[in-house]
Amino acid sequence: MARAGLAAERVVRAGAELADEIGFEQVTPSELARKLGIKTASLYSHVKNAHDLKTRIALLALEELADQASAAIAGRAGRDALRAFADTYRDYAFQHPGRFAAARFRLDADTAAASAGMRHSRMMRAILRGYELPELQETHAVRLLGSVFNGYVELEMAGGFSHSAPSSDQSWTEILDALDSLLRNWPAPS
Amino acid sequence: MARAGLAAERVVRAGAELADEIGFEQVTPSELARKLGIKTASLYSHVKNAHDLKTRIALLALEELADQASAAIAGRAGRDALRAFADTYRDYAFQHPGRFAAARFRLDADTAAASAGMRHSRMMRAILRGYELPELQETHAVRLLGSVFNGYVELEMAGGFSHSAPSSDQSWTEILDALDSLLRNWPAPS
DNA sequence: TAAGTTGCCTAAAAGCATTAGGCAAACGTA
DNA sequence: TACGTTTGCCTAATGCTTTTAGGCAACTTA
Repeated sequence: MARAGLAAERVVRAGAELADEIGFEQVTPSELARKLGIKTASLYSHVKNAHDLKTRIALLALEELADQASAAIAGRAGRDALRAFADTYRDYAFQHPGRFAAARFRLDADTAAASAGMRHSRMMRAILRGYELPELQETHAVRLLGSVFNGYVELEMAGGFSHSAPSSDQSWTEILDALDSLLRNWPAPS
Repeated sequence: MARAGLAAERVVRAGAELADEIGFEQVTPSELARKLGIKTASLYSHVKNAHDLKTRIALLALEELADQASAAIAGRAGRDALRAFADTYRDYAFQHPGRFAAARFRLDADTAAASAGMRHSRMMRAILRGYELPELQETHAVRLLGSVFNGYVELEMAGGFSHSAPSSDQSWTEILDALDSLLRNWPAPS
């Protein structure tokens, strides 16, 4: 018997590709069915509904991103690790804009808890270990880094930095240096 | 004659309220018509289509936010101004989640150029003047601040920081202090 | 080969966005 | 005060979309 779940995964993977082609927002059952050459109703044997489809694409993207980031920081520490991790995010966003948008899809609490999202924060903590911050500050720093990475890439992809000097690449490098410097000189708690 | 545009503005304002009630994504012509007690088709005399409706709500939110931020930083400088500006963003997001989401709606280049988005970056530059960064670094810093504010509030609203210590309020304060410290000790360009 | 599963199908209900054409009331003007 | 114009709504209709239900042929496994 062709195992259940296998086909569903192929469908989700096609959904991820579609997201990169037309944008995550535009991924709908009907559009995906069109891409797969089947009737829209047939999708519903693989996926519960439109929201479920998007959730599964999000989970796929989150995992892919975690895999790449994990590979990128292996064997690195401090500034190098920070840079490698951050670049992984940014590169992934440009290579797979639809998947990256999917990774930012708002999951309900349970799904999020079971997602690769946790791997992401664990990796950030691993990087921060090289900076020897007190534990409380480390959490603040994780939150700061997450905010910057997500925020920067989102603004950049929205075209916020495109028609003005200096180049976005330059700002990115400069900002990562600044963050590295900040992490080595984190101010005492107020 | 009842001036054209007046009614359209009332419609958009109702759309903004609706966004806060049910979420910006869920604001559609049919839903808004329901709220206004008119037929869906009637909306199309005030608004070109669904995308136009969302764009107008976005512009409204952007302006509102700029007004509040401008009032908040008046008479302040340095750390105080930074804090006031940042808090305005965060408070606005919590008081008007739908409008805030609208403010992040991706506008096409022309519309964005004519929007209050420019006021936002001008205000950030005004704040940064208090830190006396070289001009190039100032642009990098503007981009960093924009990334952090947007990124942090988005993650926070997505529930990213809710079920773990320390509290999000604490991280926010700590992160703003860290940014203030960073701006006063921005590393030399690499 | 028999039984069960899978992956697709058609059919149909309900809802949405959008266009077209119409009508009554409000308005500024002569 | 009567007139033409504008406004703000309406109904009707088209062609999408999501989702549920029921069916059928092919393939898998025992």
